[in-house]
Amino acid sequence: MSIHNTDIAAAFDEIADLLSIQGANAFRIRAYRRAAQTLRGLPHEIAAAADPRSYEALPGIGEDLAGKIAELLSTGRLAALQKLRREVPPGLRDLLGLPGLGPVRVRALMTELRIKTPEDLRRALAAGRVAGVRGFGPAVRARLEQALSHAPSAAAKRLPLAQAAEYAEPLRRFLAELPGVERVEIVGSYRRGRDTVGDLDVLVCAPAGVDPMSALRGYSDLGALTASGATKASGVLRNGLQFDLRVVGRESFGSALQYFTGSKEHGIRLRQRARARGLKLSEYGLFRGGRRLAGPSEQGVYAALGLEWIAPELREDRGEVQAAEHHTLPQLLTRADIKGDLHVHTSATDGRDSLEDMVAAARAARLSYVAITDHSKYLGIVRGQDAARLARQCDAIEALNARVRGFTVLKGAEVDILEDGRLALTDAALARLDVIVIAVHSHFDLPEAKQTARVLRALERPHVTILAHPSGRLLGEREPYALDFERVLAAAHDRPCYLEVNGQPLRLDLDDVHIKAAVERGVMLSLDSDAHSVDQYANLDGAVRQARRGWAGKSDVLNARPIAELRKLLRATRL
DNA sequence: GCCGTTTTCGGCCCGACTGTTTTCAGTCG
Repeated sequence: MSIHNTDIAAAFDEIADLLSIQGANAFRIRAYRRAAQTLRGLPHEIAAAADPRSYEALPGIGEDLAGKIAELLSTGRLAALQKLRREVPPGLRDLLGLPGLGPVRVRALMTELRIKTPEDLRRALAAGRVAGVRGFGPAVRARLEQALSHAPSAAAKRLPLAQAAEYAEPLRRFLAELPGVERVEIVGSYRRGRDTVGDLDVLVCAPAGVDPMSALRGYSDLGALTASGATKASGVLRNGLQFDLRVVGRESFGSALQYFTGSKEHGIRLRQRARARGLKLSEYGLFRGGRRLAGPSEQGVYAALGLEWIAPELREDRGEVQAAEHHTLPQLLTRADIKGDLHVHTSATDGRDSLEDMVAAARAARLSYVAITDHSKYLGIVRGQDAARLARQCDAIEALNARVRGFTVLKGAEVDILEDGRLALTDAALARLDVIVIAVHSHFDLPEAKQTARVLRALERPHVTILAHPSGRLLGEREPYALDFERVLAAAHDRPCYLEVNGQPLRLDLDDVHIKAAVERGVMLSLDSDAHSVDQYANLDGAVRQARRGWAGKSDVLNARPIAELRKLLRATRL
């Protein structure tokens, strides 16, 4: 059982929570959180690093935390965490998650009422015992009673970006049409293009005197306003999605855009930078004393700090600030760079639309080639094709290709990787194809060693182009399967073959961190829609967004090549 | 606990809103 970066990060976050309940020094607590953040963003598994001394080179990790990482990796446990767990009752950490409860109030509940779990708190509230505790006025108690009476988590769940967009865009339009409002941007993780969104952050540019807050009360999709001041409001939409809204003037719009786009860690990095130069950066602008040096435009803020403008997708404190300083930011991929799509289904298997319609739609999506990759026949896959049907589809594609001009249809298949690593079609059946996409669609719960061996074995087959949706995750529904990604990366690099960035809204697989690892390793990507109908080429937008978050440029992407170059690269994948 | 073109010690990002206070602490983002 290997220990991943996310496991170490979770341990550090737990230490931070427990320390905060104990009332430890706030900066010490922050150090643990910052280290956890660093670990989550690392493009490689720290367990694979040869020398534990190298941990200290990571931002926010010094001698002590490097030692704790080494301890966790070598022994599987952390003495400091185990000690804290003995000292702090386990339910208190759950209390921290309740609205209005931070470490101070949680501690007050414990010392004054011996409350150790959410259930203790619910009973104490019902019995009226909480009223006497300092910091628990009627409003705080009401919020807690409300939170404890509801089934937990349903509203707190992060929403896939595409779903969030269905609520964000109408809200944006509503606000933009209000009289006096000059600009509206959805910021936060939405603007950074994260795969999921926890809440909507909305920034409104309006001159003083314009009051979007009162108009907001009339928004048809509004559930409730939970806070509303002169420049800031918080609330929840009817579907349970939380939002925060801020109003600023034109002179501050750029700095506010920067500030509320985040990430939090990126923002802290910039404000530290400002401070080191004797400046102060806030949502209102960049100031030297009382004088505003920047604020109206986001570019201006970055420039005044000696930085190139940083694309929102990169703002995760994963080295982008340093790169912006040294002019080494990547030239990020754009949708216009994508020349074709190498993973597309038709009504021959589980797609909705015909071969002809899918090809026409690909042209309409300004692509110049598409690979038809219907499923292989295998347990659980709807109407998968056997070798004979695949051969007939190849004939149809060749006939179609002879008719179309300025566009290429490639012959392909999405072939199942069986439990033992064999493929669901024979090498002979695959030999005629241009593009062979292989994928895991079953036995997701194999132990890591077996799952890794299975994928590696499949990658040894002579005809393999792309490993599709390599982690197997489905956002909010299925966790990634256990896989030693470092070894898969190495195999893909040596073979070579391509790793997919699948653009389906619930897949977005690979994720940003693994994309960055692939890019740094020199493993190329294939950005695919996995379209099952003519309208799903739009999935490519999501794949591009995700690839940008992984620092990918045009040269890192197989299907950013024109058809002639593509064919050359495809041939090089055959063993 | 981390870190250094202010520093190996003494700092550590910044501001809004709320509720409970009587001038501000706690929470949140």
